[in-house]
Amino acid sequence: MPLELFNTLSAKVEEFHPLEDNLVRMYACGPTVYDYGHIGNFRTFIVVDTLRRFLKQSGYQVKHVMNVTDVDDKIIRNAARDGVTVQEYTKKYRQAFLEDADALNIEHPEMLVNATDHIQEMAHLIAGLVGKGYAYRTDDGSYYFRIAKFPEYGKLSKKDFAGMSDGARVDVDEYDKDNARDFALWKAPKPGEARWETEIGPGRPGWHIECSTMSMKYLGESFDIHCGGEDLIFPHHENEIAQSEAMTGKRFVHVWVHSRFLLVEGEKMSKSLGNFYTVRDLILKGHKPSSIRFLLMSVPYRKQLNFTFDGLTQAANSVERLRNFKLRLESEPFPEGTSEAIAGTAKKTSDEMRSGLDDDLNTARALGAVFDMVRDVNAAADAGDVRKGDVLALLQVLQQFEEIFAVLKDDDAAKVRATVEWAKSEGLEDKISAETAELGKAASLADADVERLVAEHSQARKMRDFARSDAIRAELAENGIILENTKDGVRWKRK
RNA sequence: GGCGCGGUACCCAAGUGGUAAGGGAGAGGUCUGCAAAACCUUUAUGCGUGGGUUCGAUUCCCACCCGCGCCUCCA
Repeated sequence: MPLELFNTLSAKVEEFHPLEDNLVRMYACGPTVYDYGHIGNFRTFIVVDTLRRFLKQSGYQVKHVMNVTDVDDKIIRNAARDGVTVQEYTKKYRQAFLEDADALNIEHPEMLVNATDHIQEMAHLIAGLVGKGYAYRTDDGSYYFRIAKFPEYGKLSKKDFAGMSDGARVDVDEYDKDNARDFALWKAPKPGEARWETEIGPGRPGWHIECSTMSMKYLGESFDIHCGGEDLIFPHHENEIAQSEAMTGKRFVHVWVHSRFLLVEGEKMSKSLGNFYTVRDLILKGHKPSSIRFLLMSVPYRKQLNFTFDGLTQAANSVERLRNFKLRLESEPFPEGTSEAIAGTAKKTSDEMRSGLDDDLNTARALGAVFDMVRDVNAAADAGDVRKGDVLALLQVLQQFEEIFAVLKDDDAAKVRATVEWAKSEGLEDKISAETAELGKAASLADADVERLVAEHSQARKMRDFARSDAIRAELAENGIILENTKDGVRWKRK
């Protein structure tokens, strides 16, 4: 069964097929690097990550380009406030974005491109639009796109601009536009602001032109998928279509994928409501990166996700159940042989996971399949019905799961520790919760040291010196290591 | 006002014209030196409310209530 995706342009779920052989060319709107990214941003980035991971798992070669918007009004304002250049200002937040993406196991796109590295190409595209009559210059040196010349304007957002929509507010601009709806391609320089000298004169680019320029430069005039948050449908993506298709006369993007906004504790996230969280905020409050990723992934991308602290705890427990299951498969000495029933379970789970994701990335369905397997196999193992020969197939199914969800590998402690170090370097010690400090500890003991203490613990238990063995377990617990005794021996994991 | 999405158990959540996956949490039990893990049982005659279509609707239609989004360069 092929992958099906909801295409905002057609407003339908469609079968996905790449334009060119086996190669998927996709573009995703990346961060505007004026501050640390919040969990809403990262829901969208995780959706993109899920898509690219699943495309690769499905056998496609993926070329994924993501832009970094490193010049806009906010950046210019903040840089001026801090008395630094735009480049200096954005460097820190661009780096922070990558760190947060790493913390959440978001894969890097094949290309991560900066707007400011493509200014001349943007100017060139604008010049081309002027040449074709789609753009015009105003007296102050700004350039605008003439939407009256592009009849299809509104096809993505399903808006009718034939007659000016009545209810919509129309912004009063200080510039001299032909039509209030025309949008800025290029902004004339203002004193003290970042500016570039180009073939169309001095100034800086409007927001939308960067994505048209960079996506077509690296992916071609027509490519497969363009992703972003739902808020970008209008005006950003609508404007990209107008700019690009006006220039090339070709269909710009084939499938538009938009992720729904999330709510925090039932309300829209906003600084004024005090429910605005960055990834770093949550880690410093004692939540693991894997919990955050799991929660953000557990709700299909077209459904509103209510992000709550209760949900974060639930996610942590769910991840723990999966990790425990994997640990059991890896450490328990199962009897020789194979079981047809278990092989069937593995196959069924693998198929259902795939068809769930094929179904417009229904991550909830995929999760259901995996948890079904966990319960069935645990029960079979308790009954002695899982054999050594079944383990590989089961681990492969978990691997298939991990390739998409990326929450089984337990490196939370190290990541938490890195965030703690960052907080200290920023003078944010008071933001570090007790839980976070506790989690960070789990990364402090090396495996070899843990193994030595675990061996001592086992030896003490054999001698039935429970006082000694419990003392060692308590000591390890102090350092964030959890010991579990099973009938087949001891195993351990980091908190 | 225009356009669009959603309301499923304590919480998260899948789903279908034929009688409600899965996870978390709670309760009871099994196992166990203890702890943990794991398993079993249990928690919606019910899927926002009221009508309608149908042999039969949570699933289709209508109305209403509630939440949310876009229409202002917020993912």
